[in-house]
Amino acid sequence: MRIDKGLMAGSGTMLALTLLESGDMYGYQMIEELARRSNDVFQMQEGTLYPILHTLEKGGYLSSYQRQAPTGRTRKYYKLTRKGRQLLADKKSEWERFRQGVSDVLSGGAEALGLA
Amino acid sequence: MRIDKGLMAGSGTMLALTLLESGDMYGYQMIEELARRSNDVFQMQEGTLYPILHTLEKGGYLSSYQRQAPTGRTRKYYKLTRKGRQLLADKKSEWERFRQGVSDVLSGGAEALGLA
DNA sequence: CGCAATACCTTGATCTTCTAGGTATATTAT
DNA sequence: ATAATATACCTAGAAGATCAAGGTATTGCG
Repeated sequence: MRIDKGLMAGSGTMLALTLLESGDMYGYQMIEELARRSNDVFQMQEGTLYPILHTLEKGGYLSSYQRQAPTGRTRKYYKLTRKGRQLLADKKSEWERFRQGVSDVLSGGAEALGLA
Repeated sequence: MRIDKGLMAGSGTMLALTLLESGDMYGYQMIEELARRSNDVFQMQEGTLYPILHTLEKGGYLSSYQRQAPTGRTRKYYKLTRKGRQLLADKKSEWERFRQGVSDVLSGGAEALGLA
């Protein structure tokens, strides 16, 4: 990642799930798509993504299937399950709480906004 | 933390430095202040904060001094150094890039906003 | 043929947080 | 007075996530 490793910790799963929200994808594609959508802020490593995908599949949050690419190479596509969509919703909700919390602290606290 | 440990990873240092931006504080106070400003979203553990403070001081980002509280207890106050202010600026900048990146990915990519 | 890109994977190091302790003083309740 | 709680500092080891660096195999290109 170009972004500090620490900051990335914890959002990898949410980002992977988010990508699959817009359609089935294979791992290699997800890394490229993540870079594209984030304007190259996120350059996830394969060593980060593949273990995430395996863990999610084991947990029943994703299913997978093989598909032959026009080029002949075999690709392993991942698909969100219903359970995966729920997990994504939870992760997004937690992200928003976190983001708001950081925002509040950076601005000096919620009361600085007249909320207290 | 109430927030997932993973999400917190990497922002602890920024949050600690941010608190000291508004004045010298001692560790125990920083934990309470962080909870207050974030509406209890951040409940940093002592085992998280103290090592952060020690590392920052060793690196020259903070200085410290002892002060007697009216109650009689001794408190160890931390103060931002110039180097610490610079680190904070860098951390904030990186946070903003990260936050924007996540926002872009969640919304389907920058081009979804008409930026591409 | 050799090299880069595609496409998958794993192991071990590193970093950060948390858990769960420990020490000591001051305040409050019994 | 004594016990319990709050204040205030600290550390060691476990757990979780990412990354670096490797490996395998196929395809396309010069």
